[in-house]
Amino acid sequence: MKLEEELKQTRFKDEYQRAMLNIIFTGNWLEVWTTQVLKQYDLSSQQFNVLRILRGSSPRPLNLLDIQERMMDRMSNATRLVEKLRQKGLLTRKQCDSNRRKVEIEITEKGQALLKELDPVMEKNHLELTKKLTVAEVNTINELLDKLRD
Amino acid sequence: MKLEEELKQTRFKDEYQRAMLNIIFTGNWLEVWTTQVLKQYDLSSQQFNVLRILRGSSPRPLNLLDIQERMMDRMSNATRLVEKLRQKGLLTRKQCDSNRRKVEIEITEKGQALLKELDPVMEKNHLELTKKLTVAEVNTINELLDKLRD
DNA sequence: CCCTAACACTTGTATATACAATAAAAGTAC
DNA sequence: GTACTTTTATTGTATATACAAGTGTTAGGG
Repeated sequence: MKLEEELKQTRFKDEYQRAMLNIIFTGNWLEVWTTQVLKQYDLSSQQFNVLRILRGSSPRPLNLLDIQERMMDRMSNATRLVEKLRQKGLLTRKQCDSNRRKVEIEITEKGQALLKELDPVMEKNHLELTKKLTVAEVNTINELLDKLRD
Repeated sequence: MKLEEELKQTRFKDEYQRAMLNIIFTGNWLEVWTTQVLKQYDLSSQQFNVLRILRGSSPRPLNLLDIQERMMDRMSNATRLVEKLRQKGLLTRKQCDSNRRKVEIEITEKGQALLKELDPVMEKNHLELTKKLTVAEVNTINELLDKLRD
């Protein structure tokens, strides 16, 4: 849907401003979708993100800074985010022996299982996307966004 | 910068997943920039957004639902957001005569002046963008994102 | 007119987030 | 070893946000 309709706006200053708002809006739009889906699993999108990061590095554990670097939002609540997931038994954390400032954070079996359950659910959204855009088109998006952040 | 570098990720499942994350990440990235700039003016990006919406419709006042529809995030804190701006004297609100459930919200002179002060600051970011992407390229982004949200 | 439903907004509450201050461990220089 | 700096994580606090429940207003039957 055209951004003008989404935001009930008749016009934007120019295509650059339109693009800025379009990217922010679409990003939000995608995140809202994810958040909705994850709610049924009692996960926030950030928590999900952390779990996926840990799966990605598994079986190698990560420390908090590693996680923060890989996160979508880099705020300083990684400690509490991880603690939440630990309470749910989705990951473990222990002090690092070689450097006791660090913690070693690892996804658990239960965490792995939850992600496995979520994979097909997320896949469904992915299929929606496939219907709307060709591979060539998503490649273009990726390329242009990377360029934009240069 | 490539998304892989930004997120210290070696690879993504496919280009579709990469695009999803790329859009969310870039949207965040743009918003963080805006937030930083606005902080000096003691405004959140949502507050700024509301002010711009009001300027857009000025001199016609808007009610809360109108604003909510035009906002980037559609949560239910429009009341408090508007109240914050009112306390700063950037907008006025009064009960609507014809339908007393509604409120008429209007940007003030002070609000207009603040936006005018911010215009060139935001313009600077806009110029950065111009250096990185051609008009044709931003048009492509706009077109593809609109298509994605269909 | 009375009853109910829909509407427009507000408020309460629990949670999330940003940012700064703090703490503890490790590294470095003397 | 002591003083200083840097690294890594935690905590405090103020603010923001989501969601649900509540309030007052209007509209539509019967």
